[in-house]
Amino acid sequence: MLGLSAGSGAASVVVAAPIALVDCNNFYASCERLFQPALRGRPVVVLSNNDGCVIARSNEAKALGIAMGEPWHLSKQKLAKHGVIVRSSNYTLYGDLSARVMSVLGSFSPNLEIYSIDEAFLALAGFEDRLDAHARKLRATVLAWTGIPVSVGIAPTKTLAKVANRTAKASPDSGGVCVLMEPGAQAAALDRLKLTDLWGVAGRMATRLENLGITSPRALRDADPAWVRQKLGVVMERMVLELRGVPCVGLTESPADSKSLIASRSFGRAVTTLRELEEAVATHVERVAQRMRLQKLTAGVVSVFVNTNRFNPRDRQYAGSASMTLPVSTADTARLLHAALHLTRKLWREGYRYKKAGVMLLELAPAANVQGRLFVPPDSDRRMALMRALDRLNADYGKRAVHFAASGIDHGWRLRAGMRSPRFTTCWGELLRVR
DNA sequence: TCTGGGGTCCTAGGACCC
DNA sequence: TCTGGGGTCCTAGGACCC
Repeated sequence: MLGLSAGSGAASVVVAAPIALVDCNNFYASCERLFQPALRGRPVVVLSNNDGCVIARSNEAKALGIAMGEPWHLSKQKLAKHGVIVRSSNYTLYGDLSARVMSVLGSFSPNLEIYSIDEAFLALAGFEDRLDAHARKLRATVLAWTGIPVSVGIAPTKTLAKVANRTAKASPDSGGVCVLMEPGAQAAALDRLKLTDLWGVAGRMATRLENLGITSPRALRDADPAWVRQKLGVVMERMVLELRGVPCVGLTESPADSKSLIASRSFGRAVTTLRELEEAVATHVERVAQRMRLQKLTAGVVSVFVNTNRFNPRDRQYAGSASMTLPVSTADTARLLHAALHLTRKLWREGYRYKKAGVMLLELAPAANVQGRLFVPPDSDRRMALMRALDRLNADYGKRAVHFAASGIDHGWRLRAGMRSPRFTTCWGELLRVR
């Protein structure tokens, strides 16, 4: 733990190693421009799936007051009047360009965390004496090699690197680079932001903070971490420390396995029958199960959710979700489908106008199942047999969620057991008499 | 008529276990 | 027979991110 306790003087401050946040400017709009240079200098917006709402805007479009998430059908005429060029999204293209950008970034630091399709954190330990020059070179190289403009923010913590990046974007004469390694510069940058500009603070949390008398990022930084933890929880406590330059959120360089996968869609029109809802859920199961198999994972839990149209105040509102633990973690579409349809019927309420449905797979575990034979004496206690089996797997394969099937058919018993939770705190199973 | 989709982490409260 | 209290698990939902 790097030392900066509340109220300590500057002398005790240990400055953490610099972290850069590199963020592509207006990424989707920049991608569209790259392949259609005529779009340069003109306002461009990119729309979400089904052309529902605006999800990316060029600087020119932002200057026209077009908001993020603006529903297209409400602003169509305004966009046309200003000559805004509208594009449907093309995620294959964006994914490809993202990979090129990330590969260039990898040559500027061996320690890289790809945070999203258009952002990455880079550890810059060892570059302390030339952070600004390094960042400018990085920026110029990405632009030259990929055509995508990026902004670079550098600070001792991820949260402050986000602040620095935002500052770089907001200052026209920054050249797209902002270094905030000094507390004085950090305070000045914080004073130009609202609470909701911080990474991890949105409307609800901002309201709660204001109700507690914290009305600015600077005030949050200077609040007592213990008090913040008691009032708002551990996440906000970490935020206070991060704003003070104490790293609480590390760099995660290799992407972990997915913890959940979702397939969901809004309906083009309101759905009012169980039959239609089941059809939608079935197609979502197909898609999400396929993606899961591509990642060589199996699911231990299936969850289904349905929503009415939250934007229509005249509709009676209903949002429901339900989940089911599967007897054995599986990637088998038929079994997942069976569970998902059961859940759909459970959630179904007559008389609502459904607008969205989705399927979520949880408790994902590697598909390379551990299988083996297990001797189970016919008179053994079923629960103890399971526990012993789980303990043995725990010892053999480490703290990794696995499931297995083992048999002792010669002795007239067959054991099937599964487990979830990386800590092996629960298990289930069945012990069947085979003959 | 028409308002995205895919994620992560945390927590409240009840059930359950010993 | 004692029926408390701590710990854990589960479900559902909240909040946030890009």
